[in-house]
Amino acid sequence: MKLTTKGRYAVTAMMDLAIQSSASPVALEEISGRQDISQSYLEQLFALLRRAGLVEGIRGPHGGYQLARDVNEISIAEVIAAVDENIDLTCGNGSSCSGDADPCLTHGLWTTLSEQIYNFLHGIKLGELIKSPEVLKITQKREVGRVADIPVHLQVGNIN
Amino acid sequence: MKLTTKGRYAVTAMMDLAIQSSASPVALEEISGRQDISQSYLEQLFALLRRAGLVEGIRGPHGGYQLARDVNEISIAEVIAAVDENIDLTCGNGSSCSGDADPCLTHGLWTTLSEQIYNFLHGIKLGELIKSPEVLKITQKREVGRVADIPVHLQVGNIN
DNA sequence: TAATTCCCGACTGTTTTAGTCAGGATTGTT
DNA sequence: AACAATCCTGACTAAAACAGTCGGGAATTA
Repeated sequence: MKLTTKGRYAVTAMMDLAIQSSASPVALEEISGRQDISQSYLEQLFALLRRAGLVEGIRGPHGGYQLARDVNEISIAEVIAAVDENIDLTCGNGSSCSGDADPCLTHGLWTTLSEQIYNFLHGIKLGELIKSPEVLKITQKREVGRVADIPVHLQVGNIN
Repeated sequence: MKLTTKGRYAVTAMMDLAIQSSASPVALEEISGRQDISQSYLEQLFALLRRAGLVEGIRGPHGGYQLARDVNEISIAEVIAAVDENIDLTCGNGSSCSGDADPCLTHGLWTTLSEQIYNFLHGIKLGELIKSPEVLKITQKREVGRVADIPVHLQVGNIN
């Protein structure tokens, strides 16, 4: 599972959708404005999200996008997987490591880590994230000081 | 955090070093042959690893590289950090999210995930990994926790 | 019919990845 | 001292991914 800004954009956009998802669809232009993401880029991302069955597009005036499922049935892992389509972690990039006969030294490590990250992200649904006080507030209300222990470049995405 | 083949190469090479680390240094040519990684590319990676203080280079015939510390004092997180030095500082790529006033929607999510992954990888040392297959069981027990499961006092980061 | 919106494919500039290459600098062996 | 092994450095490259841009459709509502 890859964790890039692309996936972050996707998650951010989906959260925006989830927040606005009262009844009427949300146009990309709105999301673009609110989240400061290029509209054309959003179109690319939503093409992927739609193909993954996570959103539905509605054309015409007052059209836009809607979540295809309930906010509590869409996990962050799914969103990221939809746009970061590179799933295979071929360890030896073409070498002998196919996990069968002669797994490379770190094979187990990466598969395990992958699972861990997936589980973590799969356990978080859009619905939880948008009603933060519980989820986000926890992550925001913390003791100061220990973040410095984590090298900046190890931090997923950006933190500031 | 970027989990790319680059970091995997680095970890694989370090594991090879750790396994061979009896007394004499290990030449890159050997690692290149055993792990099927281009020697020139290895030289680049080891330049970074050396600057990070993880290995020591010994020149001349029968030279090579040695771990700079005990195998049980080098974590996977450090190895990856040494080569994947990339920092992506802009949460909203130039937008308002600086973590201060108006953190973007997913700010807390990425911060927390970062910590989880870091903790996971920092908890695994080279010494453990080379002692497979016990390691796999161990690493599987080490779970990346869910947001809600993290004790508040352990949660760090910046706050809006 | 016209405006709005999704939809789609092709194109571009930059960065990263994964190397190659050419040449040092240092050191052990003969 | 000569030589070979090895690290060390910097510059270069091809391919891919990232982050868009652009132009033109197709569907739908007013």
